[in-house]
Amino acid sequence: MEDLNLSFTEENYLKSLIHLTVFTEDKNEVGTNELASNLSLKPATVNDMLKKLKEKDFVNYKKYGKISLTEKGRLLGMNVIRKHRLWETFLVEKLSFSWDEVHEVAEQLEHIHSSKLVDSLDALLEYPKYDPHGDPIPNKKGQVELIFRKTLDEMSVMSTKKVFAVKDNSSEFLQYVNKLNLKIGDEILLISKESYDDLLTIEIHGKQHVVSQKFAQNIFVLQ
Amino acid sequence: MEDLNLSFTEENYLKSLIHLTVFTEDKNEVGTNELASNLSLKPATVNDMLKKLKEKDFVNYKKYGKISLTEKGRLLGMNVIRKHRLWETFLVEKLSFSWDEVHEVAEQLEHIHSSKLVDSLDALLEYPKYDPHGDPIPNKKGQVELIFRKTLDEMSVMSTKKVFAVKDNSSEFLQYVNKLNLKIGDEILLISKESYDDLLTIEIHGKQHVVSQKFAQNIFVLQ
DNA sequence: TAAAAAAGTTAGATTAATCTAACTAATTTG
DNA sequence: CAAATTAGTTAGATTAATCTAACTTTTTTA
Repeated sequence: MEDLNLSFTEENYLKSLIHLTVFTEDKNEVGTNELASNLSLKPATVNDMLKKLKEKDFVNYKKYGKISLTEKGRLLGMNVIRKHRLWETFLVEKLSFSWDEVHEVAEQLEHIHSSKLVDSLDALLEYPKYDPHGDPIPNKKGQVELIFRKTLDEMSVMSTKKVFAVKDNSSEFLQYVNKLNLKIGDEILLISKESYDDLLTIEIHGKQHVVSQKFAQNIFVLQ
Repeated sequence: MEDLNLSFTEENYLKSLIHLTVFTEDKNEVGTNELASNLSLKPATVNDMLKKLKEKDFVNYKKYGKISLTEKGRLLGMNVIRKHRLWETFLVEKLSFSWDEVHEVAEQLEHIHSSKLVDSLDALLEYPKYDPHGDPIPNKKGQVELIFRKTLDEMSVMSTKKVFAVKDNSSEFLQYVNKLNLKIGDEILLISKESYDDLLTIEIHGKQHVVSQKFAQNIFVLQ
């Protein structure tokens, strides 16, 4: 029986790989540079680690080739994400944290090794399906509902999409959303994008508004 | 503003030092060897680390001298113990862990850095004063009720002490305690200790019993 | 109090995770 | 398709935390 308790570092690599492959549409593999930039590390560092991860059969990889997760790596990575999202839910539901406070702490808590703890947390929270950001929580088997969402600022000009969720939960942001009379399920038409200062002109309920990129990045729309 | 987020390792040194000095009667300092053995490390390793801890003003120490905590070190170490005991309480109270399951997980959770998390946990648990083992939980200022307890096997022969708490919470142990008709507050007289096989003869309510060292180590008596 | 034992220190090595700088391979483009 | 650019790799160094082996200082004891 090998020790399946990975290091924080290894777990972070697997988590990044899940985000870059499983949670990214039409992409099952990724390059060294992209992985490095996602982890805020240098490609050389990632290159070294990939050899170790390959040795442990967590990734498929060969020299100058693309990187993908093995079934084992996928399962372990998914479990880290499961823990992250359960902890975020716990922090919001039970300890009244707000959206912008949970991430940093969940980044730490996701590395606690105890399957009993995860299962009990899941039970305490009454088996939540989604975390406070609306992201689906993987089950014990590493299965997860795949939702590919765009943010408002990723929409193409003159297209219309339905608002699915909001990312930011700060009261300022929510008040702003309110002022625009915008609700989940409403349709947004992106009229134009100003490349100079990244301002966007949108239409909601037949009314035009100019919003910032920062705002647009916090509105999720259905694909 | 320096970064007050210590490494796991540093926090474990400070925690050990609290146990060996603050929580140990008539002892305010400790030697390299004893600290090393408490941490399951080699003296050479501890010697190196002491230089770093001294550099950061967490310990008072000079070559060939004894080690003690500075006020800063005491506060930081006490906070780790506060977190450990709050998490243990959480695991038992909210996630129905049993006594023998909490320690290992709390050893991990105690290193999560977030004062908001600790405070919220404290509130969720309704500001507990004692953890599931009956150990006092330090407050935010690092203040703690000092309780010096002996276990039954540390008593001297022919002395009588009051039972203060039990350590083990396994159902086997508790059933055994029940069978002896022993309750918190009862008096125990230690009649004899057999050095060959470490069996103890005790008297409870005028009735004699022979118990194992394992059992005796799980009964706390008042000093 | 001198020899022995215990306690503590130093030097040099190891491992995991990171970096920079220099290199090589693959891809894109004029 | 050759040159330029981008992507990926290697070598060598660094840091934190650990070790073993050899050494020194302090304490105990006969």
